[in-house]
Amino acid sequence: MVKEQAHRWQRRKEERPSEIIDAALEVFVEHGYAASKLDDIARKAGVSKGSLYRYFDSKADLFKEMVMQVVIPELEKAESTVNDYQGAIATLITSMVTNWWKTMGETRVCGIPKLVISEAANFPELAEFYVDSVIKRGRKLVAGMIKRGIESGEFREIDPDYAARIMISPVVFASIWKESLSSFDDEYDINHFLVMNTEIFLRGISRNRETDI
Amino acid sequence: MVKEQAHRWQRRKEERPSEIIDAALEVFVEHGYAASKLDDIARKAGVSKGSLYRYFDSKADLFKEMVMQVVIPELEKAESTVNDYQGAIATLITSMVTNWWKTMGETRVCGIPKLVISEAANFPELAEFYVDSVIKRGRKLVAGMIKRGIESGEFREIDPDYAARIMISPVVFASIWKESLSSFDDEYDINHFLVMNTEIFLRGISRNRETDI
Amino acid sequence: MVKEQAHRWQRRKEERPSEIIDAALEVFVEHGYAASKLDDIARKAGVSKGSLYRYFDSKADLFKEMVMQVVIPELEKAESTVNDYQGAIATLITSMVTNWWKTMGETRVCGIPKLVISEAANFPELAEFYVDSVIKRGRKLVAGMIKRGIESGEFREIDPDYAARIMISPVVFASIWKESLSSFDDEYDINHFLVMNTEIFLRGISRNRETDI
Amino acid sequence: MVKEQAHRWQRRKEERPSEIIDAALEVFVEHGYAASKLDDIARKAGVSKGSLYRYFDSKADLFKEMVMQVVIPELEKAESTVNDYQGAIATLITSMVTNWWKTMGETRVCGIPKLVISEAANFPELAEFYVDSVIKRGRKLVAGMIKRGIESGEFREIDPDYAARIMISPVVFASIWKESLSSFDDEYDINHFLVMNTEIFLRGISRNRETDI
DNA sequence: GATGAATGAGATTTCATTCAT
DNA sequence: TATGAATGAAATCTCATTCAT
Repeated sequence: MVKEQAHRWQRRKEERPSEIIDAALEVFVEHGYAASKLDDIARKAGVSKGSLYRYFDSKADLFKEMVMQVVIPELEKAESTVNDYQGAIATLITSMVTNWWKTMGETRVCGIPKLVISEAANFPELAEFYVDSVIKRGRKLVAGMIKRGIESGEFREIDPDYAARIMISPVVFASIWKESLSSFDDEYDINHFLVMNTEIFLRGISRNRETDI
Repeated sequence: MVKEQAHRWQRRKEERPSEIIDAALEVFVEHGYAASKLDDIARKAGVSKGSLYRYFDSKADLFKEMVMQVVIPELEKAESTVNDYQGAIATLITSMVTNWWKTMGETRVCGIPKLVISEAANFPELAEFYVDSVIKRGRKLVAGMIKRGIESGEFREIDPDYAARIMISPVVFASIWKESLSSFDDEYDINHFLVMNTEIFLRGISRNRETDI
Repeated sequence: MVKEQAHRWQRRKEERPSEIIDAALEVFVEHGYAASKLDDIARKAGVSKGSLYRYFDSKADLFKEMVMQVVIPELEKAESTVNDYQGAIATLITSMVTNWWKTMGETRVCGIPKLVISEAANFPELAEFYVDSVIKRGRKLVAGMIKRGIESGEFREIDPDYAARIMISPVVFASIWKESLSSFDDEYDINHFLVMNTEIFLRGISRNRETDI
Repeated sequence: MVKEQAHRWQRRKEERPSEIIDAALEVFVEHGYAASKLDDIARKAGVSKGSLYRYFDSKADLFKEMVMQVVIPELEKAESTVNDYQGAIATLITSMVTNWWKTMGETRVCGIPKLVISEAANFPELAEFYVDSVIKRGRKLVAGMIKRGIESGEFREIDPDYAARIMISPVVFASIWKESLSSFDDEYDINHFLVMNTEIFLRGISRNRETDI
């Protein structure tokens, strides 16, 4: 299904029309990779089907490039927020989670995790890139925050890497859920879910009662 | 010329050869719905392609029936464990999570969540069934456990429904992860992840220090 | 996943390549609907199989559109002949029958009646169209001629609608016969059959001996 | 489509269960050859699909045998009626036509002509049999009647063979019509159609006014 | 550079026919 | 002898990709 073409990520990055990337994001998120038709993407982007091939080698290539173009900037924003921050880590974590949802939760971008997870088996190359460039990098950011919290005495002595995994999973899960089964489930307040989860998590890793929020 | 649509779930359930269900589970979990070929399923089941159609109306039908046949028994097992249990809820929760992973984590069944999430948009009927018959039922079971813990004084006064969502999400996430990106990530001990997560969660909702595990 | 059914006859009529219509006419007339393969039609039209689907939604659609495109012009020709005519009706009838056979009898078009009759049960939509737009319209034309003959005193007072049915049936039957069993039967002169039939019919409905041909 | 097996008509005739023949008649008439499924015929006959093959070599064989078994007795009845008759031929013709319709018009048998005509191209062997054993034999019967009418002075000197074709065609056409497009057309009285047609025909071939009905 | 008609490989689906029970 | 599950060849249909204009 996937024709592997040993090629370099981000090649020809600059020339790529953002209309195509945007259209691809929208269509792929809505239908999944296989059920998305290039016809639809081309129509939504306002170009001809043939034109797609000037910018992308294949449907698979478009898919992979789209994911990368869309996801990297988001990560970079988060990193600079963390690096610039001074103050209690618990507060930072809480504000990041709610901010993240406020911005990401409303865009199509939050469909990316579901997409990547769904297609990982069919796009090992993409999966590898995603894990290396997004997952690990994001987890490292979170683990760093937790380490700062441990060092500052806010948190107990726990493994920061596992703690990061634990903290991240409900957040990612929320985005996956929103893009898949949420519309079939009872309505619930995702923001409340995230806040409550963060609170329980922080209480769970806090050094003592007093530091609890 | 007119396709009959009145379609009852679990129709002809018993007659369905388990070889086909098993093969379908394996192939669908491995490749996703669209990338799975009936040829492969038939070959793996040891029957001809045409034979599939004696038991299933279509590829979509096979997919939906497979999910239901596979997932319901797992849920029923969990329910009877909870109902028969007497003792501290925290202990029950911990043992359930680790047991669940010990059994489910090793079978193909734990690929179902990823599959359903990936295909929800293309199979709204299945998604609806899954949410109603699996998600809500499972969440109710967990919420009931938490309520018992609140009533017995183990846990703080929290919303059991949201707490259930919070508790479930890392567990489901672990299964999704295992079936998608885990092989591209650094190895990590899923069991440790789940135990640690449960411990943090229980500590986070516990009434006081003394009840902590 | 949902097939659009709102289907208007004569949609996209003009764009349809006549090569495909012609090839379809030929193949369908020769083998009947079910035994006609899209492969054969495509090959005969000089296009690929897939190209058929740019112009027609399905085999059934191609069949229906072909019938309509082919049959309407023939009817219109006949109507203008009748409308422009001045003179004895018996003469008009005789000349129309023989002319009709001279032109229609030699083209593939005269296979249409057999085709529509054969497939009526499987294509009720087409059958309805055909009866309304071809049969009734044609019968009305003939009934009008007979009425003119009655009013001018050429013919007896008979029910023009039934008389039209009686006059039409051997002509249509001749075309059906030619396309089906004639090649297994003794050769006979269809033109003579039609002329003799018309003569007997006109004598049978004539007011008096003297007007007989 | 049709596998020719040089084999003798009416082989194993006696053993053939009439339930199968009846079921085949019904299903073939209703859907045409290609759209008829052996499953349906077997179910309607109350036997298993496999059992059909004990009595018939193939679907094509069943089709051909069915036509022959059903059609021959009808013809023989007509022949003995004609042979036994004494009196005016015009009267015989009129009574035969109306009687024929009264009996045939109500059974499934009158679907046979449409069926044979529709499938002639795909079943040349059957077509040949049908023309030789039914059409020609029937036409000869009618031509004989007309000849008797000419000899007795009832009818003009006309070619009896062509006259027979002319007389037969509206009758056969009526049966074809009934089985195909009649349900999409305005209702009309077929018996009246046949009586009126016969009357016009007889008047058209009568020697003089006085012999007219 | 852009277009969109044409391609054809590959997928699902049907069903007459076979054959072990 | 009768059954009906299993077969597999053949058909329709889809859509990523190409290429003449």
